Amino acid sequence: MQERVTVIDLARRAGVSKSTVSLVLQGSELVHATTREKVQAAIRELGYIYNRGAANLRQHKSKTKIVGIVVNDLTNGFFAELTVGMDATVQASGFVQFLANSGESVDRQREVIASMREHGIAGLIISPARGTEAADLKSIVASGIPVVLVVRDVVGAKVSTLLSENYEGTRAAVRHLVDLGHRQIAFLGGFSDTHVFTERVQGYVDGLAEAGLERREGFLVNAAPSRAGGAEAIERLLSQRGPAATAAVCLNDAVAFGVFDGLRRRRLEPGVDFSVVGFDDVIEARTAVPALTTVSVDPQAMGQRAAQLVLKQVLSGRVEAEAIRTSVRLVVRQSTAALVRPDISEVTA
Amino acid sequence: MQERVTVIDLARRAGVSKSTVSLVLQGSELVHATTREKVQAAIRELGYIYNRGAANLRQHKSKTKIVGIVVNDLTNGFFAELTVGMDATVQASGFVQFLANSGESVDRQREVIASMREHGIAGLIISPARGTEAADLKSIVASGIPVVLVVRDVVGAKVSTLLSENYEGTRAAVRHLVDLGHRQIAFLGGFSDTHVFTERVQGYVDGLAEAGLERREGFLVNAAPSRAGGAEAIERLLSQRGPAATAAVCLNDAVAFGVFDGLRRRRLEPGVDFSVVGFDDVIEARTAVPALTTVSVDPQAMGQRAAQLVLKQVLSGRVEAEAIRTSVRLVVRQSTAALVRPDISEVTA
DNA sequence: CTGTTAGCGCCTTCAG
DNA sequence: CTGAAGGCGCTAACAG
Repeated sequence: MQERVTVIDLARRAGVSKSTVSLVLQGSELVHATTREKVQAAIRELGYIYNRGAANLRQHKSKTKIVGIVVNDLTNGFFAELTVGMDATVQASGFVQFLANSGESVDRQREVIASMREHGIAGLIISPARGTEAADLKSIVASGIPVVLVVRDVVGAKVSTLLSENYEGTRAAVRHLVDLGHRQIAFLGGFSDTHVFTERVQGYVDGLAEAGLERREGFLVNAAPSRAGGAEAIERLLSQRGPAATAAVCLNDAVAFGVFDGLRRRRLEPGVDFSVVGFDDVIEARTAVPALTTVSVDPQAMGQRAAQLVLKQVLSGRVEAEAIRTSVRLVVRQSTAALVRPDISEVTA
Repeated sequence: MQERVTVIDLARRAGVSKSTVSLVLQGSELVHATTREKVQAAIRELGYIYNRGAANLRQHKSKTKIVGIVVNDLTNGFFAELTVGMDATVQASGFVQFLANSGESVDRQREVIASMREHGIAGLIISPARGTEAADLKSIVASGIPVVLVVRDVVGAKVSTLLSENYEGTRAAVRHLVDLGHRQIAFLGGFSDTHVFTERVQGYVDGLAEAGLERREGFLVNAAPSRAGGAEAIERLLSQRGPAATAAVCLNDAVAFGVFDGLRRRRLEPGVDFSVVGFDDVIEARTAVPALTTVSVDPQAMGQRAAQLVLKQVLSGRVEAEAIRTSVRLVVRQSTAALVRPDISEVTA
């Protein structure tokens, strides 16, 4: 347990003054090379560790080199990858990160943010827990600390946001299904009260139009954006009279899983008898469901972009007062469902 | 962008002195309830944020409430879970954590540790990158900061270590194979120069003895603890004369994957024709290999224990000078291979 | 180019 | 129970 080595020890050892040492520490060119070398030797010999806390206290524009990262569920592979992407960028910029897992608890989230602020963060990236409100972010935003929201939005929060490209994603999904030979494509799940729903449905509508397909009213089925909602939606869809749908784009993967449940109840094999594409929001156990084609983002890339976004604001000292919608590249992860049975309409009779 | 509010602002607002405010901040009972309430009102009204950096600078026994966590590969689900376990414990103790992903790079690892020390960590938990040496940890250990090694050991490092229970694990593996009906069980991979190997082989030997099985010399095959080594080992094993092995315990999962490669080359179906149990060290793509039974630890539980270990040392101010071997509970994750063909010996002819 | 002086925001005596 | 003074390790101005 050695005593703390300070600039004074360094100064004494090198035979110079504190300020000279300080200049060396900051890599100033104002110090003679010989002197600098002496100081650096002292640093090595004494095992000196720079104390950023103290430095920071003194510096007038005291921006720390710490960013806070709060993630809603780190056990989820998606968010783990997201974190890795952030980590790489943060590290490369000479910053370190506080990381906390909120586990979908807004209480824990509030606590960790408070704690991080006490420790002094220069910026915050947060993938908010379900139920997070703009009010939860108000204080930190008011303090002038740049905040970036990833993956999930918080309505009314005046901060930068990094979300997936909803419109393009659904369009790509529709195109994918059309390429597989589908002509009767439904859109399942969600209600028109959310921004996400609106964007995705618009992509669906335009995707159909581009493929020269007619849009059928009954093919847009509103339902809760949950597994239960998905089961309900597919049930309603397949009970309709008229031409039967052979494929569906789901609002998200939770809905898609529900659709699978419903299909199986009807003795249909998902991915074979009926193609499903889900937006990758909930991102649970994807790998366990190979029949589900998902519209997803590259989590590491997304993490990197999020980190770049905060760091840019931190370094420039300008926080973006207005909300920014930054889109990310979408990738269709799987393409099963190439085996759709042409006679599927019989089954739905 | 509001100005920083300090204890002085608080004092002015509440009409008391700085020191009174300070006492309130520390939850001291020496302050009259009325006064305390006034101060707390000021805190709320002014949006005061406690500055731990400053507090820490002043406090003589300046232990921060920050622990550093360095993980070798966060994209690996195992380590993500491990991190979550640490996070939970760290958070619950009112600490925050710096997290860094070394990505198996000792250089990055060194950099992030240095960075964390500058920022002031009270303790460090590290799952070291491959190639980490005791020398890499020497400086931080000398400084009196508690260091805990998880998952992987670093030879010669005089720090607390949290590794899996090698002996018990192999014994359990052998028992598992015996329960499946195997009588000819081999041990593949590794050389007797490592502690891990010795422990695991001992478990194998004792496991056989407990089952009343004879130990055959040829069934202990030394080979590099790698995928290539595994392939080589199974090749050598199956080329032997005498009773053929029907199952094997592998030094680790890398070896097990190599064994799979070798089996497939011989047109054997792993998990059906030949049972394999691997120790879960490398932990790559486990989920993609359902035929592999692994001896694994519960990553979250391990993370929690690791965090408890550092925190105990941090809070007590006593770093454990001697290396501690703390074992963890082992779980057999899968039990495939119940279908071992009785006629497997023919195949090896 | 180097040394001196004065704090950053907070906590600790030590008197009142 | 409260106020005044000093200093943690560092950097910002100044002088030299």
